[in-house]
Amino acid sequence: MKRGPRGKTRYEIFAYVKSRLKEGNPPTIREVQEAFHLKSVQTARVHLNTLVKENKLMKIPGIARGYRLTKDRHAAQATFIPVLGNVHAGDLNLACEEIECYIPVNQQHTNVELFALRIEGDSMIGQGILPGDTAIIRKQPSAAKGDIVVVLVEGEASIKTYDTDNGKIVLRPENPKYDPIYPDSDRYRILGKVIEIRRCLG
Amino acid sequence: MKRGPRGKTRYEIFAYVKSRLKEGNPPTIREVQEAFHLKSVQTARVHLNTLVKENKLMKIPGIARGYRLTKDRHAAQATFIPVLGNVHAGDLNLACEEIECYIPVNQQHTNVELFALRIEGDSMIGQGILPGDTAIIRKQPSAAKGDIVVVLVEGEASIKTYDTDNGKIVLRPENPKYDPIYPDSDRYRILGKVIEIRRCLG
DNA sequence: CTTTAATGAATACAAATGTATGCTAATATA
DNA sequence: TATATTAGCATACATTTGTATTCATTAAAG
Repeated sequence: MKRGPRGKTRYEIFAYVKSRLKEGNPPTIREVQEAFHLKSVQTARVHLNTLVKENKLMKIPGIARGYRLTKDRHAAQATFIPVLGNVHAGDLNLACEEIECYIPVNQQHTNVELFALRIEGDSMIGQGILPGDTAIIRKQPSAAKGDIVVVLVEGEASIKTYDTDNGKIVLRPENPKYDPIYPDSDRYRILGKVIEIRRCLG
Repeated sequence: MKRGPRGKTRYEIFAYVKSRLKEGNPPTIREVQEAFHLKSVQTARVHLNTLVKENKLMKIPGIARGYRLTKDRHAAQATFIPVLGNVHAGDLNLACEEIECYIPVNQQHTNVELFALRIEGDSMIGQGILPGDTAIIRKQPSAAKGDIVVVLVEGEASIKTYDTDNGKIVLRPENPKYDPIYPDSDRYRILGKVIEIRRCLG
């Protein structure tokens, strides 16, 4: 291969490896070699090892396809959670038909089950939650005073602020147009807590 | 290895491979073998190939570490974008020191540059944008009527609704407490457009 | 222009890894 | 209990892939 200015090929190789790693498909040295039409494996290998020295890549020696991004470039892992178009009353099992799409969340909460719902109506507008917003919900059967929760009352799922008034449960909409609900303790069920709101604009 | 009930080991192997693939680290057959204390490579290989037959995995034959998740399990790719704590006036170069953290976004917009800002103040409360929210911004030098934009006026970056009034630019806060700005055309610069708002609760 | 260090190549070898065949024994089912 | 199917093992071999050595050439720097 014709020789380019110093570092240029290596820079391009880095971009190539990075994209390969992002798609979960770590390349072999020879694949890098072929991708850049280098006539020798060693050329590719020297470039990759230089990238390791520059701390742009790291390497697990000996094993096949052992080049990785440096730890601090990883940032974090993302998980995809399903956005449910509508909540069927009763059970909240994530049947595939109800899944609108998937959105990425930061994977700190490893073992908790998350899902998302599309907000309908303006009942929470006082908390800046608008119709069309996406609410990310952590499944849990209980809540603390002040939490915004997804709650099932009379077979109907909705989003309310969970509050208590003299030991009695209050489910409070955040809109003066609507009245708070004082459900009997066996007439409601908390499905989860809203931990994040997302809104896409234009 | 002692034999378990049918399919159990395979189910566990699938989970193992899945997690390996998620972290971008595809396993070899022998690594699967060792992870499950199987005494023969072939045992692991048969399990993996069965998972392929069951359409839970796919395989690139011949190459090392060639097992992948089936396409439809991929869902989508996520990219991480930086959240900037504060915008330095003038240039919006993402110096590392200003980066608070990274958040995941759906990677549809491959070639556009995204970043995120923490919202300060209540000037956009009328649009349900509260202090502490995270705004995701697409870098762009212009905007359309009605877009919510990050704009630099007098060396100060802020978020406003972009509007026009008889051909003159209006930068409108969404809060009656604040007045709209009518900047001279050479006294402001659009840094980007807000394409998403996120708010973390509790 | 001269020197130096980086780039690229040719080749060989060793280790990692995928593949194949034949066998034993446990599980599930009738 | 008898039988078919599945799980697991042992071993051998082929291919892929990482590693090492040596040399030629050119871009960059003084």
